[in-house]
Amino acid sequence: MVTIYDVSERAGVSLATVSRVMNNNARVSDKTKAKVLQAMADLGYRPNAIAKGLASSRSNSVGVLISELHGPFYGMMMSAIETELRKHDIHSIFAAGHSDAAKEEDAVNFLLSRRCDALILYVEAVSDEFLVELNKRGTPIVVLGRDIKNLQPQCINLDNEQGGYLAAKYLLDAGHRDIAYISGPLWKVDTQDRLAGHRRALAEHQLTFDESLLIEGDFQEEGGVDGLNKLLSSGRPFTAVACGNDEMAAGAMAAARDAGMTLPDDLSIVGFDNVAYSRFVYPKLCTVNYPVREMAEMATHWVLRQVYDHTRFEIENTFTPVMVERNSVLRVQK
Amino acid sequence: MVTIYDVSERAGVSLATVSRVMNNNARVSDKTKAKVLQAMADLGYRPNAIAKGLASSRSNSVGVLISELHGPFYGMMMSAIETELRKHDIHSIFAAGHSDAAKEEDAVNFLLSRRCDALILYVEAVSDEFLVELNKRGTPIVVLGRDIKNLQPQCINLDNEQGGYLAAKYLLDAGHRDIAYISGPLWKVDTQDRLAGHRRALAEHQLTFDESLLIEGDFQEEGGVDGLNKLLSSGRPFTAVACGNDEMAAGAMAAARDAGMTLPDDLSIVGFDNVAYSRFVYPKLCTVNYPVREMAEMATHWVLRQVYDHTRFEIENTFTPVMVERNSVLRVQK
DNA sequence: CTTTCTGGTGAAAGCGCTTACATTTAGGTT
DNA sequence: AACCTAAATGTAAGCGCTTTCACCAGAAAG
Repeated sequence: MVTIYDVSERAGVSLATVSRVMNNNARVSDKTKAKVLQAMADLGYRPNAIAKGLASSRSNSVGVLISELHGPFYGMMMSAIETELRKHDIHSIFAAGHSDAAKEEDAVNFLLSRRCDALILYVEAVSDEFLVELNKRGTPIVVLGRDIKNLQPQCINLDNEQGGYLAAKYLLDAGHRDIAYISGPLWKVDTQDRLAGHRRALAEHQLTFDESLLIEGDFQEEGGVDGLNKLLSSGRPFTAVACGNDEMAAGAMAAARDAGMTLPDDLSIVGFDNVAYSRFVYPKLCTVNYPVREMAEMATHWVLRQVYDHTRFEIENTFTPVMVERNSVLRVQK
Repeated sequence: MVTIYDVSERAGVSLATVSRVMNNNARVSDKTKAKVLQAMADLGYRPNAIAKGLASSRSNSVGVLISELHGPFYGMMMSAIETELRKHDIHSIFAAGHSDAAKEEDAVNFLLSRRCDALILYVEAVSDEFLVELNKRGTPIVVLGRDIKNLQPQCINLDNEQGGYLAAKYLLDAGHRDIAYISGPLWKVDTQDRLAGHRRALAEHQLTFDESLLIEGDFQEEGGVDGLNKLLSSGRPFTAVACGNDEMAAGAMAAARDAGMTLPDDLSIVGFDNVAYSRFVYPKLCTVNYPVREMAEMATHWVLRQVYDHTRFEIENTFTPVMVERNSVLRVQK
């Protein structure tokens, strides 16, 4: 491997000078700069980012911790962050936390051990205190999809409660009264908030939520399948089902159809997230838009601003969901 | 940041000893080991992976280059690789090549500059020679989804031609004769191979492929939508359409329905890849299984074997696609 | 013609680890 | 008691860079 030393020798200058032209952060005469550049080209020199990081305690990389490396939601998040960072020549290092506290901490340690300049965290299992403590450890962090007291300015979040409210309201306005709910894992804050919004909408219509129409899912397609089957076999009547996310809505659709139902005639369904493929299921899914890309970009801007001094970026901490109307909900006549 | 030096001081031993207990690769008495461990715990020491990498020229990380960070196909690939590597305490660093030669080279350089111990590459735009040259540069590489002469043992690939053949044959066996094809970008090898298989199946049935029924897509849902619309507006009759991948098949389904068709009665559709959500579109998609997970794991095993000396792994270079029968194809009576 | 800058460059001390090699220590052997 | 051996530990030289500081021209100023 050719090093900066080889380059300096060939160019007939010192190590320091080579370093200077690499980073061009100091004045170097055009003549020597040319010599060095030439030597680099001749030798096919490529800087060692590791050594650079060690010497400068700046890695030019930011750690990104998400729950999974697959799925439309996280996929969009990763893409948005990577695209935005790469514009500024900063690299992303991704790690998966798998919605498990121990694994999330592990992943944080991994990212920290690689001396990321900052961390973008979408973590679900770890406690608020953990994050507050982590924040004190020196590496700047920004938290996605969570609201943490004492860390407000570093949190980028969606108003999930409002989202849940919108979805339920949409169903209510369409005339539905018997509304089932397939939620995400109940320990997750997102799940709780969305459900709370759902309840608020019902209350506004003087309706109480029938708890036997609540099924806990897993935010996966299969969870939607199981959820709908459970609802069906419970024998309780319902004309609509609100799902904790789009994947479960897709699963619920498949299950409903397997049970011989016609959609949306026999059952109306709403999702949450507005992932890319929600437009391609049948019927096209009515869902709540989760502006993941924008939020991921915002988190990235926070980092760009705080860590890399791009002060032109304005930070906005809370995003508002909106309802996306498509064809999966039937208007019922009163 | 607490360093190995702080630990050594507190434990009353030398740097070397601390290093030894960290890596436990040399004999250290139980007594001193305990002292060191205690000191580490007291200080909350976390090793600096960067420094470690520099000193040992081993980063314990492998670089993974894929085309996109989103999408069901790459999502599965990333997940599989990360899961497999993490079992052995090796980290993955992901980079996106965006199917563009310059960006792919960039990403390779990024991964190389971070001194990955090995590279797993799913690259589409870069030339075979580039990869052959890269291979000589010292860092072991394994290539996914490509067959390269002179690099055979390091290639893990699917028989795409056979996959294309199977999809077409499935349609033919169901009685279809007028079969349209929405392909991926034609410059991609995968696209060409699948199409070649498609042609072979037709030829076997003494049919020639009507070139006006071939539409070039982009492997995205939207490409499927556009593709089907173009086919429809061409006025040419067709009873089935084979798609270059599942995303386009989903798009084609949506477009067909928007055009007033009933599926699969008015149009049969097959996809390719068998991505997770293909079971959740309606009708459930008939598709060719691309064993991404297995292939990604195989690539990982190659690395584990070659670079990290886990000789127990057996390597298999070529995978065979199989047809997944579901409900998107109508059997027509002859 | 001396003084004062200042732009350009080099020397060398780290950054936090690993790892040959040297040294010490503690048990055997005879 | 002298000697040998192997295990345990320490010493110090890097790994490939950055960065402070010092230095030296030559230009500008007096």
